[in-house]
Amino acid sequence: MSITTTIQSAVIAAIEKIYQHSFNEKDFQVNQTKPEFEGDYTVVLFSLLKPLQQSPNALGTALGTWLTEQYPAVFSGFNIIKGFLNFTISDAFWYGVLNENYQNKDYGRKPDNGTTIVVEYSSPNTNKPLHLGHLRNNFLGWSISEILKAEGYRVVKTCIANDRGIHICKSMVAWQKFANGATPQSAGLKGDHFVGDYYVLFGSTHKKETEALMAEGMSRELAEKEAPIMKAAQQMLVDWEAGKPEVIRLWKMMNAWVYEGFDVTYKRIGSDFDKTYYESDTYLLGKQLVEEGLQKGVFFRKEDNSVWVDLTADGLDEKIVQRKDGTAVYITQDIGLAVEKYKAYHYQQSIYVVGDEQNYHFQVLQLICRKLQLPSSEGIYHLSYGMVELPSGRMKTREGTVVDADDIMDEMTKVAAQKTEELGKVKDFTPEELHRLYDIIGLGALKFFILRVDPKKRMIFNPEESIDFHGFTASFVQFSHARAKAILRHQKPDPEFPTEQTEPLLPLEKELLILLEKYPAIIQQAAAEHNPSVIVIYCYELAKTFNSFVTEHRVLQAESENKKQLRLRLCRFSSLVIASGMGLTGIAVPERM
RNA sequence: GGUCCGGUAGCUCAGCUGGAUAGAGCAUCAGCCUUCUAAGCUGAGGGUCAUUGGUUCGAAUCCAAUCCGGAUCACCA
Repeated sequence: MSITTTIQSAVIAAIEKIYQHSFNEKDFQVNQTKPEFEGDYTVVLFSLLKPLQQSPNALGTALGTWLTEQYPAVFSGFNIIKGFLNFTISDAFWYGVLNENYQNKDYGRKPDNGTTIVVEYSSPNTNKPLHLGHLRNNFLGWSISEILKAEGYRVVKTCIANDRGIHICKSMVAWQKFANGATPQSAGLKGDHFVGDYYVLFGSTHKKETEALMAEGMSRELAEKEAPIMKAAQQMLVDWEAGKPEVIRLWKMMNAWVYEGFDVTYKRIGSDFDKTYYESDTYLLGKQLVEEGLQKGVFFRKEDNSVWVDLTADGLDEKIVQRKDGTAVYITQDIGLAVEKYKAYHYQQSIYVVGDEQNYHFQVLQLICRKLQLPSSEGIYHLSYGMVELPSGRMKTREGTVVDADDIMDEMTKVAAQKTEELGKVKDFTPEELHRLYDIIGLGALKFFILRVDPKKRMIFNPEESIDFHGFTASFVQFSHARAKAILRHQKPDPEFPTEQTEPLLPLEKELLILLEKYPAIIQQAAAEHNPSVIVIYCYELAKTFNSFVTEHRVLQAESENKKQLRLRLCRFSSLVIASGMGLTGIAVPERM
């Protein structure tokens, strides 16, 4: 039980006993005491005064006295300032937290709770390489999965590859037209970049053709549709759906190139999936659901044979679920896939890590599933995240301002290498060890920079700031870990050393313990809010406090053997929690840097 | 126009299930390396929490309106 819940239940019990009045934990607040006041945790009394007909001082004194008498092992003192009842938590309690957990690698993790959560993330288009926006998606999806696992859930990481459709045909047509049989190997390019180049080439060719037609007097709208290369792409889509062998062959070949490229990137960023769905397999799912919806009267057919759902009563619009030619639209596929996933995993929750431009889509998706009374519907949760922008504004393909994922990672590791060499602390590392270290630092910096921001907010990615290794960064946290390990390399804590301690904790020692004690609650909060930034911010605070602690107090040359053992354990415990927390965000921590 | 999201220090962000004098980092300035890693530590300056009104003992936090920014309202995915 955490200290906060301990205090809550103790207060509830005390009031029950003294005033015969029952409250629950939501009726009053327990906060950490502000540094300018004496005490560690504070019970805010205001909300209790009226129901109990008590003055702040009377209630505070009664509670303070009762708790310190009943739980002397936890509460060692109290004071009342206005309506704030400040408790000092006994050193024995903090020693207990330390001694019970300082070697526990699973500290903060909950046991299996038997419920399954499906997380869908990444979900790339197979026509171009990943960019900065995809990185936010991947980091978030992976991290929230790990956080939920730590909280005791069984997590299934899934990915849907958007591997078919007009956008795929565009790069195929361009390759056919311009490549002369070139391959990633012959061009010396990573497969996804190679294919992406043809997607871009399609765009520029299409633009030229459109302008030529407009010069002949055609309207832009019509010219865009009539441009020969666009017509070729449309035809290729028809041929693909008809299963025309040479088109399928081309499609398979080009997708394979892209996957080869993706594999490299995924491996580097650490994304992994328990199950990958392919749109080419799933795009027909949901067709029978349209029938079902019609029978249930949830959907209706218009004169042109298209099928719709009326969501105006729910404050939304009418939404098409099947085209007049009988083909499925995006939303219908998603309904089908939701059913498919439910059949496979019987999830309690199904999280979709998708950008906030699709908020409306997911609102519609859940509403339709609910109307169809699908068991999958209630668990649908859209983990919506904001767009990643540059200081100059939105990334635009046309203006070439898209930050490529591979490029930015190369840049980060390069700068990490430069900085590391400048500092010259790891001159004895082998080339392999150095390479590994640069990756840890460079990628860590990138992940930290992106995950530190609340997912639902859109964020500005400033390449110069992201590459900084000072302050609120991964390097700072990693450095603190390496520092703890440096001390522990000299001497490890002695597990046999008696745990009964008499020396009072110094402020920084206690501050560290208060933070460390909070870690399980932090994981719980991050999981409940679907928000990895909670973990990131916590790790930073912990690292910061640890750095102050280490600067202020000698560990190996401590005042006494008691203090030395205490501090060695604090080093061990802190390094463990830092590694654990950073691990939940996919950021590795080095032994040395 | 409808719906949704955001607006906190020069910049990037915390704090938002109401609580004490609103916090970090960057940038600026001043100190600290014969002592366990200075990718560090200590300190200073910097705020009309978009605006106005309301609820409350108490509002950055809740409610309403307004202003500003963004997303979305496709037989695209």
